[in-house]
Amino acid sequence: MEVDERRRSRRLPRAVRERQILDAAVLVFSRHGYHDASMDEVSEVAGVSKPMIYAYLGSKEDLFGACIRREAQLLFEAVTAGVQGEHAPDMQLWHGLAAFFRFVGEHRESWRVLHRQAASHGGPFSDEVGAMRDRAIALVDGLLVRSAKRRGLTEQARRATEAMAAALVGSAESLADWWLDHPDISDQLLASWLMNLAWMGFGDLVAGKVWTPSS
Amino acid sequence: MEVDERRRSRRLPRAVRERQILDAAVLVFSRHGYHDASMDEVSEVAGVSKPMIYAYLGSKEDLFGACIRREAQLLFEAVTAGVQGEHAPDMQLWHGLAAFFRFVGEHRESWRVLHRQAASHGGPFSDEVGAMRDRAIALVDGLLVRSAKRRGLTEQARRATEAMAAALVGSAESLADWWLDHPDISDQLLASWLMNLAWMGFGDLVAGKVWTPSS
Amino acid sequence: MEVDERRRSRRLPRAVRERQILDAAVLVFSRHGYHDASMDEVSEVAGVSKPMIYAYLGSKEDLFGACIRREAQLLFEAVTAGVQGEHAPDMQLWHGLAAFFRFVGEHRESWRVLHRQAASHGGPFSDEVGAMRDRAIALVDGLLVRSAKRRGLTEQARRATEAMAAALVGSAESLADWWLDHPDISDQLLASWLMNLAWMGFGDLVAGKVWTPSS
Amino acid sequence: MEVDERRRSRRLPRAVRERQILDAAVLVFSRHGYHDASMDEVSEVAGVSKPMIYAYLGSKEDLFGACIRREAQLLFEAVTAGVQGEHAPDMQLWHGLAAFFRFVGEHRESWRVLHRQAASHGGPFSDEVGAMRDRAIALVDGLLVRSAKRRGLTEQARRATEAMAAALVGSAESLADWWLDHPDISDQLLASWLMNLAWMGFGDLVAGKVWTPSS
DNA sequence: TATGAATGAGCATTCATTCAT
DNA sequence: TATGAATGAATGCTCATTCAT
Repeated sequence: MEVDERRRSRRLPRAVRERQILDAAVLVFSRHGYHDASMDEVSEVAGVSKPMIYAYLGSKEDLFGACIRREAQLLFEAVTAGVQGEHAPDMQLWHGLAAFFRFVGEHRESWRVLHRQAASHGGPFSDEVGAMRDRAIALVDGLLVRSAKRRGLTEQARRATEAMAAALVGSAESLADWWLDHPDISDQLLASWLMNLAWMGFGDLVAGKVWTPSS
Repeated sequence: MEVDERRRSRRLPRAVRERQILDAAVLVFSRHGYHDASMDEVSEVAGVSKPMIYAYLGSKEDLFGACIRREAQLLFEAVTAGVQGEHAPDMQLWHGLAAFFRFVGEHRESWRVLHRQAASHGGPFSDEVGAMRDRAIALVDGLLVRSAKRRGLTEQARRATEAMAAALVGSAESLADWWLDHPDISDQLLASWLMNLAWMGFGDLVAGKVWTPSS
Repeated sequence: MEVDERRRSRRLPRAVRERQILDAAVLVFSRHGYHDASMDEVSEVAGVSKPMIYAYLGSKEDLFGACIRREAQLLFEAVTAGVQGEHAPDMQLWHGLAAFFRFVGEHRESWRVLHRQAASHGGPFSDEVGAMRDRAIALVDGLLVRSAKRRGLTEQARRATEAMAAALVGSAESLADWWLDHPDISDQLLASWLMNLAWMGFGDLVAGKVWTPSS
Repeated sequence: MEVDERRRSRRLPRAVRERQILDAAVLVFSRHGYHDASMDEVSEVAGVSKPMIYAYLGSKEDLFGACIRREAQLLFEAVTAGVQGEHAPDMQLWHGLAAFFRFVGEHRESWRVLHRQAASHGGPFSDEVGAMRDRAIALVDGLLVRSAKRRGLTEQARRATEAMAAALVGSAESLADWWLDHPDISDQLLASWLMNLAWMGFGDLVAGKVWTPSS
């Protein structure tokens, strides 16, 4: 009983409580979305009274922002950790995509909060998610440019790289969403499919093998 | 007084009223999102009292669903009209993409409601949007299969077509979103970029030019 | 029963509801003070649901402001009605004071809200009450100046009139407060006492019969 | 570490802590009023944790009462010290008024708490402030009676003295309030104005020079 | 048909107050 | 003695929804 008391003990240090609260909030926001989530449910799930939430993490909006930031940070770290290294650009992109799908597979709630909820909520949240997205696009863009330089960059390719990067990031997001409803596929396979779609197509573009309406 | 009554548009036939209401609702939902949109504002913008809205179109959720359905129908018609004809699969996809971007460019509000708001709202709405998405994916999938059959379908390609279609649809959506922030690009150019990314990459896949991690 | 239904009937025109609400609010604010008064109690006393209060009269602060303004207006009208006429200044002041005490005697709650609650509430309310007070002071000041001119105005009197007016208004207010705890005195008597204190003293001052510490 | 402990003022004797707390409370109550003052701010300003406040001075209401009592005591002592002595009644009143205005001028916060906040708060506080007020009125009343006896007391004067005293006290309070907005006047001048208004008027009343409506 | 009038029910937020250490 | 941690209880306010006319 002593141990039990300790386990479920009140009077925990602030940092611990903050993590409990954030964990609960991510769960609740991912379940109901920002608006339909109630602070009451967050407090209940966290096992912490509402005043503590307000004392430690501020308003509902602040709390949501803190969730977004924490999860976005985790995702970005996972992806950059995958990209890191001395590999060729294609391998880097491959590792990044694989890391991305692995993260989504392992943190469903995080992904739901980040992608589905934050996107629909105007203002500071879209901004923060948008900023993360821009970092991702910049990362991919850098890889594409490096790769293209190796292969020689055509004029058409140069103009398109950023949009290509945006499309690639977007398709990865969408594929992740699609995956939530088709869970019987491995993350590795998803990543390789996307690589083929994107990398080979981009490679053709760079190589001058361009598709045009008239062709 | 008769004239006055006419001026203030009373006693209109039901169909007209319904259109007024739906138009207003699309506008309001696209401006504030589902939750922050108030029935009061819809009724004000529509110039119709709230009880009429409830009488004609049901609850707020029903109303939102009706918006989604109407706009989705319009979009889908636009795209299929583009695809129609005796063209080769690639030209059909091209026309479909062009039609899609043209529609988004010309109906910003519709697109916002469809993509941004509906995605974040669980339950029946995701379902309806998801159904439309599935129709789009099926359409693209059909084109890919036809094209692949022409070129001879590898095992890898066969397994991948649906996911490829999903990724392509998703990247089109994302590119459309991206476009909202980069409006100085023509819809035609967007469509051709995406064709290159998707079609050429898919073509390589079909042709057996496969990217693999070890390569 | 028809009649009963009519009496307590819902669906009353807006103006009537607004008066009901204001009446209830004055009562509740005078009972508990601004902060301890709850909108729930106002709505209960008024026999009107809270949303109506907010729809018709705005926030709690707005509602309080509306009370203040209405009661202040009533009081000021009563006093100026008393002052009106072609009487000599002293008679005018007398009538004003008598009207003031009569009003306070007949509208206890109004007076409590005006004097006790509003004074302690910073910002716009003190301002509004303060403005009414300034109007009252100006009114008295005018009477004092007219009277002094008739009797010849000494230098000391000239410098003091405004402060005298302020002191007189203040002592009337305080006497009214004191009266709330000593209700067995007629308003007429109160007014005449104050006349003697103020008018005769001021008259002496004007006449040069000055009290000084050294005398 | 011992020194550090001393620096942060821990382990002080109870009396010192209580004074710290009361000083802070007077400041905070005068700044925000009773309701808008938070115990958190009091504890912060006092540099003492909230549980100490509750241990030493009880609830918020108790704390407020303690403030009122202490400040009222100070004010009353200042005034009685002014009145003390073998002077004639008028000089005593004069000294009392001068002492009153001096106190208000030198202890703005105390005055605000006493007059503005306490007045608006029903129950025990009005009672305590009222008690102090009654002591002041009794003091003044005594002076008036002594003075009147010297000059021969008319029937009208006898009945009026207490109300006169109340009015005088009230006008002093109101003039003090008015002074807060007109600070460029000396306390001495205020006192002398009030003496003239009150004393001379009262003197006339005593002397039988009565103002009546018909005169 | 059409609407002004009305409300039930819920939610974010705050604060005086008290344990457990 | 002294406090960081924790909460019960209340309150202002909003909004989808529905009568009575």
